[in-house]
Amino acid sequence: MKMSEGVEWAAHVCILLHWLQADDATPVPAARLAEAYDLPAPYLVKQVQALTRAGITESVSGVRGGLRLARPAGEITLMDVVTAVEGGAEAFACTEIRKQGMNAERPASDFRGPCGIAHAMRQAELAWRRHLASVTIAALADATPSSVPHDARRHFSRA
Amino acid sequence: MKMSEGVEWAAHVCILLHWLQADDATPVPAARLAEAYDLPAPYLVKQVQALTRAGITESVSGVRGGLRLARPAGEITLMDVVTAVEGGAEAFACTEIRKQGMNAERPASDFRGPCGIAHAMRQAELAWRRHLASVTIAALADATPSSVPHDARRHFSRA
DNA sequence: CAAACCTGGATAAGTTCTGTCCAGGTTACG
DNA sequence: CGTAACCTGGACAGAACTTATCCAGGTTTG
Ligand code: SF4
Ligand code: SF4
Repeated sequence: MKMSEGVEWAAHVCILLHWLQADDATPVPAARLAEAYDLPAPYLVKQVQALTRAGITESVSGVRGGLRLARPAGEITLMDVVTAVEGGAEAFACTEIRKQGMNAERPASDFRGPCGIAHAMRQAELAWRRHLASVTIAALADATPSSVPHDARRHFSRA
Repeated sequence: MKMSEGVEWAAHVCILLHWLQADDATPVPAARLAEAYDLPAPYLVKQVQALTRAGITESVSGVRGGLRLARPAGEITLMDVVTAVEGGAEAFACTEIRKQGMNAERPASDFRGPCGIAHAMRQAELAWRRHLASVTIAALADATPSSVPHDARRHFSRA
């Protein structure tokens, strides 16, 4: 029950891209993003590749290329970022142990449909997902004191 | 974002104990529980030890000892079982990367309080926990076709 | 064509999960 | 009392996943 560290990185990257794109939408090289948060560049690249594959970011090849958000930050949710980085698999993976051991000879018809455990786990996870889906990158960015994004823009312009 | 397999085992063990204790409350040896679901006995023991430490089950030492539920199944929730087995740590572990890199020289006062990301993650996880806390072992047991618990009792009595 | 940038795959190190084992301790029962 | 059934905790492999690095392409600018 541990979320990968890449989620935090990816979320920050999205927010940062949103700030930097206030005016124009020139792409930002992944190496610069890594440097901005002092992260291992090659690994961060792997994570943003996942974002790109998920359609959250767009990549531009070639000189002066880089990354930019593929859609407005208001249409990107934390849920999108989490699923992009972590994969969409459910946290609770049922292995159907009820069919083993003492119940091995029981007819399959006794086990049609998911049992209560699996169902409850799925519902709980849905509640979690719904909550994450209600938070957009734009909302997170707006909740930050304005000096931070301002300095971020300055940091990226001089260089 | 993956839940340990032990959670499924532990949940089944709790339900099974509840069924077997319909009348009396004689403890059940862990080895028998493992056999009932065809699980590796030594490892299952590890998981139920976690249940015992969390006060969900009680263990009885000595000959004819074993495990029993420490309180009525209606007062044991899925949340209890999950935290017992998985530990109470939060899924999203913030590493405060916002303080690194370009913001390294920013005064600590700019970062007081958790940021939006950490807050949203915490809220989502709370929603998940609340949902799990609303499901009791008794409710799960009741939702199973009655032939299954009946056979379970038979399976454990002859032997 | 060179330099800056991305992509994907291979690979290694580190950590967690899964599973086993053993040396104690406790109780029932003959 | 001694043995057998049962639990506990810790130590220890092996598998699996996470984290991190590297390299051989491909694309675009100038
Ligand atoms: S009873 Fe439920 S949790 Fe258990 S194995 Fe079957 S589906 Fe999975
Ligand atoms: S900004 Fe939020 S998510 Fe990022 S490091 Fe700080 S507290 Fe963690």
